[in-house]
Parts: sequence; structure tokens; C-alpha cells
Amino acid sequence: MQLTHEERDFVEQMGLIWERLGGTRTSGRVHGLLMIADKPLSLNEITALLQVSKASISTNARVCEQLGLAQRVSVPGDRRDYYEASPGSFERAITIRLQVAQELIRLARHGLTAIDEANLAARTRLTEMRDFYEFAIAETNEMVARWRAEQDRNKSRKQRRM
Amino acid sequence: MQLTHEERDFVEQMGLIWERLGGTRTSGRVHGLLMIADKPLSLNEITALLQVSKASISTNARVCEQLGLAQRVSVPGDRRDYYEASPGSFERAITIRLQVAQELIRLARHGLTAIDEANLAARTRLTEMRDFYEFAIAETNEMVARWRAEQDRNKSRKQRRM
DNA sequence: TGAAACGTTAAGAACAAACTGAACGTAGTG
DNA sequence: CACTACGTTCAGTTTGTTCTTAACGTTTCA
Repeated sequence: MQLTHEERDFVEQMGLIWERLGGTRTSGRVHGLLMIADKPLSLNEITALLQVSKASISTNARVCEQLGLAQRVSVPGDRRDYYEASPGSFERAITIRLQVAQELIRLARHGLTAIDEANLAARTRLTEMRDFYEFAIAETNEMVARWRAEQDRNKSRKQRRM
Repeated sequence: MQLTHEERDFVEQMGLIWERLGGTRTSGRVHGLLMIADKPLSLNEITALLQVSKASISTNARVCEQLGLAQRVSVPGDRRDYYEASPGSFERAITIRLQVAQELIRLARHGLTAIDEANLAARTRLTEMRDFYEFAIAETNEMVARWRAEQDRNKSRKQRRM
């Protein structure tokens, strides 16, 4: 397998974006590569395509796996690990990010117990912080549910056509 | 002004969380401090409370300002800059994050033009990536609108009580 | 006019994160 | 059994980021 110039570009941009989201550039690249691969790739193949040490790929592929961006595929009679992009990885990336929102809620609640009664401005801000993230989490979960429902509807429509 | 132990804790945790979201710890601390302050704070006050150099506070306070987390307050007859937490800063933090989603959409579209027609698996993944983020952006905007509407309703209810 | 207070900027130091190369353990294979 | 292929881990290096110190320009006031 060989990457075209454009494909390499896609992979690199995925790396940069993923880096901005707090991940490592290489794990973003791995995910990007798996997105456009036409079959599951072994560690060595990823290493060759991305020009990164095997040690780093080993680590980052596992990170992708743990984040639900990729999954390991094993082939009987083949000792190698293959990786492929997980379906629905983007939904998962969003719901994972909700954990931070949970912590902000916890923090706002804790803050409210610590802040002086007389400090109304702060209490208002913390209350809003708590309420907003509670709202956002609920709404985001509903959003993902709606998305999944729509996907299912499309899938069954496709099947009926077959 | 003096911070209690619990307040200092709150500030530090805001720093850590903000760091996880890709910012610097100190800008998160500044934001946290402004959240719980009972009045706008000058650069020197922030410097003293956070035990960080004035240069760093100058930079990070401006970062908070540009991200919409804080705003400058000026007082007539006072040469100092005061900062206070912006109302609705959390909504803004979310909508800012949607810019990344826009780039992912752009990237998916570009990828679709670059990927071989025969690579159906990749085309499916990229299509889903594009559609999902389009969906997510639209839904998130609606979510924020609903939140604002609810806030407005609460505010006017409060006013009627007065 | 000189000094003090204020915010900003630039250079360098300190720190943290990510990658590499090498060594290791394990499992197949000739 | 020796040898190779494979994935993992760890120490060391590299790289990038963030903070500090110091210098600067501006404004205010004695």
C-alpha cells in the first residue's frame, strides 16, 4: 500500500486537529490513516506508511483503541495485530469529552459550598456554570441518540432496497 | 483580598481542567479566580493571588479576554486594568469548539474527493464523518439557542418578582 | 523633571510531552 | 534448537510550551 499526496495530507491534518483537541499528533495520524485504509492495517504497515517508530505506533494505536477510535482485528493463523477504524468513532469522541463537563459540574457544586453567602456575583456565576453543563450533557446525549436513530433508519432503508 | 483554602483549590482545579481542554493552566486559573471574585480584579491583584509573574498574568488575562472568558473593566480616574468573568462564558467556550468541527467537515469533504472510488469502506467512513459533524454543529447551535431562551425566561421572571 | 505605577514585550530558563532506539519476552518456523 | 517476526516497555533525547526576569514605553503625580 502506498499513500497518494492527498491522502498523506489528509492524515497529517487529522494529526494536527487531533493535537488541538488535546491528543497526540501521531494518534490522530493513526486514526486518519485507518479512516482511509481499504483494509485493516498491521502495526508494521502503519509504521511504514507514517514513517514513525514502531514503539510510538504501538503506543498510539493502543490509545486509539482505548478511545474507541480504532479496534484490533485478529486473523486466525496470523500472529500480527491488525487495526481498523471503529464505526461510530466520532460519536464516541464526543461523549468522551462529556466527562470534562461532568467534572466542571462537580467543581461548580463544590465551589458553591465554599463561596461566601454574600458573594452573590460568584454564586450566580457558579450556579450558571453548573446548570449550563447539566443542560449541555443532557442535550448532547439526546443529540447522539437522535443521530443513532437516524443512522438506523437509513440503514434499514438501505437493506429494504437490497 | 485573600483566598480560603477551598477557593484556592477551586482555582487550581479550573487550571487543570482548562489544561486538559488544550489551554494553559494559568489562563484556566485566571478564569477560575475571576469566577469566584466578588469584584473585578486588577493585574496586580491577580498576580498576588495566583503567585504568578505579572508578565504571565498579562498574557493569560488577555488570552481569557480574547476567548470571551473574561472582559476588561475600566474605571474613570484609575489607570489600572480590571478584569471580570464574562457572563455566558461557557456557552462561548462551546461554540468556539465548534470551529474544530467545521474543519473536520472540510477535511472529510476534501478526503472524499481524494479517495479512490473503489475504496467503499473509506468513503462510507468519511461520509459519516461529514454528516455527523454537520448534524452536531446544527444541533449544538440549537442547544445553545434553547439555553439562552430559557435564561431569558428566568431573568424576566425574576424581574417580574421585583 | 524625576520617580513611581502600570502594562507589554522579548529572551532565556525550566519544564513537560512525545518520539526513538534498544532490549526484552513470546510465539511461531525451518 | 537456533532464528526470525512481532509487540511491548523503558531510558534517553528531542522538541515544543510556558513561565520568569528584565527592559521598555507610557502615564501620572510630586
